[in-house]
Amino acid sequence: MKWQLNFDQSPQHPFDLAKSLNGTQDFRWRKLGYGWYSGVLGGNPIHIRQSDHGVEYRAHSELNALLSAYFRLDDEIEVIYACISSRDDNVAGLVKEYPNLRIMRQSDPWECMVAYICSSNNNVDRISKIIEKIAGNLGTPVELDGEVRNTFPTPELVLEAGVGPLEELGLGLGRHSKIVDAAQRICDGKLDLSRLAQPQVPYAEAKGQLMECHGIGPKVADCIALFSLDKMEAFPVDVHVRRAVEGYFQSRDWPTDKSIVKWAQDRFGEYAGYANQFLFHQQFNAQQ
DNA sequence: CGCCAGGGTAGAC
DNA sequence: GTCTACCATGGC
Repeated sequence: MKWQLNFDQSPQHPFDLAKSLNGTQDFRWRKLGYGWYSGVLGGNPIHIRQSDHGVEYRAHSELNALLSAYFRLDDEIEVIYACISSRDDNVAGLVKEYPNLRIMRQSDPWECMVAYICSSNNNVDRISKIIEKIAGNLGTPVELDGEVRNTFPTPELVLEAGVGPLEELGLGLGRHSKIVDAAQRICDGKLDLSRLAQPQVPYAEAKGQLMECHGIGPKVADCIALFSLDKMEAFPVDVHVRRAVEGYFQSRDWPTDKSIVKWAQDRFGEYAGYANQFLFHQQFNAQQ
């Protein structure tokens, strides 16, 4: 079945699906051709494509609410862009250069968590392959228009299966045990991701809770907080973002990652994460 | 063969 | 607190 989700677009910042998905935050989108992308959202297989006033999509049921949340249509994007632009000329230029760049609000923080645990010392292409491998082995097959994808397994399923199946996938760097450890913490109730996603839970608390997991340091915690827990002041510092902000510092005093996070949050305020996306996007594209 | 890929940890000082 | 070696794997 086919549906349509219309966006209340502003003329300055029309929505661009290709730029927004771009394969850099949510590792599960697959390019199909003719502008179509295949994904699995909240357990639903979905095919999605840009249309004149938003996106059109094929799915087994109507998913407008899910997609609105995913694309953050509740954000006042003009206010956010104006905010980070007013605080930094460089970022203001990037907002003009990439007028369609947005952050997705991933619907499954657990899947996001696993993906970024797997991101360390790894590249985007292989991270997606790892996530697909895990879904293919422990998830449930779902079909749409002849294409079969797999849902991402719940923490309970991963824990039940144990390290064995994950170890056989050859994820590298002990990722299998880190994933099972995380599943354990969630099933024990030590880590409550849906609670951390609530607006009244502050960024610092969410980050701290995430970092108690083995294999989650400051950078990965910031990615999870920004992309799936709605903490917009999170500022993940990886090699690309570091390169992007190096020019702001004197060459003599090399900043630590921690000092970059503080600097960014002081500079950009509550939407530091959006500024981060622009800086990352520019740097990531420049190297291609 | 070497190098890099959206880092984190443990151990050293 | 900061610095370092090391961690497995695949793509080029």
